[in-house]
Amino acid sequence: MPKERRSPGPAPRPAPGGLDEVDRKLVQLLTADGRMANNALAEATGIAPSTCLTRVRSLRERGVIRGFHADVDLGALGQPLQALIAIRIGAHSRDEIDRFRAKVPRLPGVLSLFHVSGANDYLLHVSAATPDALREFVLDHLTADPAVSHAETSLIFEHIRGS
Amino acid sequence: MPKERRSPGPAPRPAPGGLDEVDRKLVQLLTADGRMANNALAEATGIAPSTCLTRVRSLRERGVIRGFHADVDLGALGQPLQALIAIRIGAHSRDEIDRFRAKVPRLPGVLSLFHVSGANDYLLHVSAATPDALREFVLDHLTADPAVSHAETSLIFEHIRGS
DNA sequence: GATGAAACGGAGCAATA
DNA sequence: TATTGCTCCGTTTCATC
Repeated sequence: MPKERRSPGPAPRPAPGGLDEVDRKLVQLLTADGRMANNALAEATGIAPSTCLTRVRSLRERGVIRGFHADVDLGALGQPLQALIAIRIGAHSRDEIDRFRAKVPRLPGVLSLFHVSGANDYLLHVSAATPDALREFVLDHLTADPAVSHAETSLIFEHIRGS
Repeated sequence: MPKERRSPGPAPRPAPGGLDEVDRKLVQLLTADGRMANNALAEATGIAPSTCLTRVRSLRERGVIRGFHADVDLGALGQPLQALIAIRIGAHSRDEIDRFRAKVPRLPGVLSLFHVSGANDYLLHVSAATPDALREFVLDHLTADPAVSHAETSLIFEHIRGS
């Protein structure tokens, strides 16, 4: 059977970021299932396995794909609580802010740190084993930090991933 | 060589969630690198490859590991902008709220939807191609939604993953 | 760049201890 | 569980187009 043909029409898309249709499909497939076998990837995108290997490697080398990670149920790991903590930084030296920025992502339970515009400076996504552990985390690592002027904790009732 | 021994002391941890030390190490390794080969996993945890296979499969079946996903640079995909949108729900029927909750995660560019405690009801993490696209997203899908009473957008300057 | 064939290595299974 | 042995499939390289 001949290769599947693009229906006649406008030129093959300008390709944002230098990615063609196949690249984007590979990215989409690997986002949905990061362990999909190279074989299956090749078939799903209509290219040869060897070509597929080259493509995926190129995507990683170019930094389009940064890595692959297991999606873990934190509750099963004994961390059933999650919270988002809005943080305001007091007027301080750049060094102090940098220190804060470097320290926080390594704290236990930290899932993500967002530097945001608006009334708050940072939004911190954390997990914790118990309400007490969460409270301790905030007091020990945030309230006590000289760079932090205000920290407001919101519990996460539910976290739904996008498409 | 004899198996590595735990140093004398308290009993082998109670294992939160029914996971032993090996399970937790497997989870940790697969969180760091979701494509790690079964061979390497076995060696890193000090168990036999066949056992390792069983362990990992069990972790997936028990839902401890939910899946594997590629971590993608959205900028390279033509979506260089990210935002967090704080959403307040007006007093409405449960049905309407459920409809909102079901609709939002499927909207284009949506990365995560958090249902949170506090002044805001939801926090929406989205990506967009341009400021205009973001503005349109908010107007079309959030402001225009009858369930939404207020939406406040904060641009994300930087997003750092935790440990 | 993309491809097919061939060499290589890992995955997965079963029998056993 | 660990071990062994075996098959099968996927991965990877390379010459070629």
